[in-house]
Amino acid sequence: MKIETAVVALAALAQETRLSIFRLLVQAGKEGVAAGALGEKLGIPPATLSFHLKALSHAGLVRSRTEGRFVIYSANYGEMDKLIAYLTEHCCAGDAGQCAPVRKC
Amino acid sequence: MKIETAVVALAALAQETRLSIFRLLVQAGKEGVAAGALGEKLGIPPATLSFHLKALSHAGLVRSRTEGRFVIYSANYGEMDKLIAYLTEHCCAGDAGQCAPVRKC
DNA sequence: TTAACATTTCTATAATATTGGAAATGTAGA
DNA sequence: TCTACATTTCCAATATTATAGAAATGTTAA
Repeated sequence: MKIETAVVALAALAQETRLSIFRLLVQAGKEGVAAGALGEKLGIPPATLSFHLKALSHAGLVRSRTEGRFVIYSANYGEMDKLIAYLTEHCCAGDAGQCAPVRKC
Repeated sequence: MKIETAVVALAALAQETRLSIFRLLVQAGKEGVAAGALGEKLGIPPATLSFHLKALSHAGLVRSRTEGRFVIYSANYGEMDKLIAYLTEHCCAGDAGQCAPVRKC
């Protein structure tokens, strides 16, 4: 992963509204949640929600698909795992005993 | 972990200079690296480096200790792991088969 | 086609973050 | 104490981000 990619992803998560959205989607699983349902659960006005979903999409952390007139968002677990791997890469000065294997979701 | 804590940590990492510093410290291990050595390795002027180290410290992602006239910074692996655990918490809608255990560094 | 609904884009305002030179602070050895 | 060095604080200019109302776009069902 390039550092620019990681910074974009981290910046996307470094905001309370977006972090809430992302965690909700992580917990929701592959099927995902419609934009409107997200806004309702989290109490976010449509324009604001759309702004934040765009940031998360642009960062590659969420995916969207259209179903009828709903747009359904879901977490991109692969990208999350890559980000975590990037953060912890070559950690602990090679003192491997301290590091459990990287998680995979 | 509270969401505010996670946002502060993620914001600290969501900046190229700080992410470089943090990753360098993660890879350096427990002993850490002096501020000056960090600045030299990464080509960052003292004032800028100090500004960013403060953000990382405030976020709890790095620790510092004074040795003589050097200030030595090191990664706080525990806080990093907590952040990762927060991101991945209750993931995949309980479809536990998909999720390896959380890493521990 | 028309009405109802879901979502996004447009827009302006307000708030926050980044940069690095210069000066200040703190420490150690002679 | 004096000097050299390591690091931090101060500061002002510049750039980036968040918010949400209103309007626009796209979709479905009748």
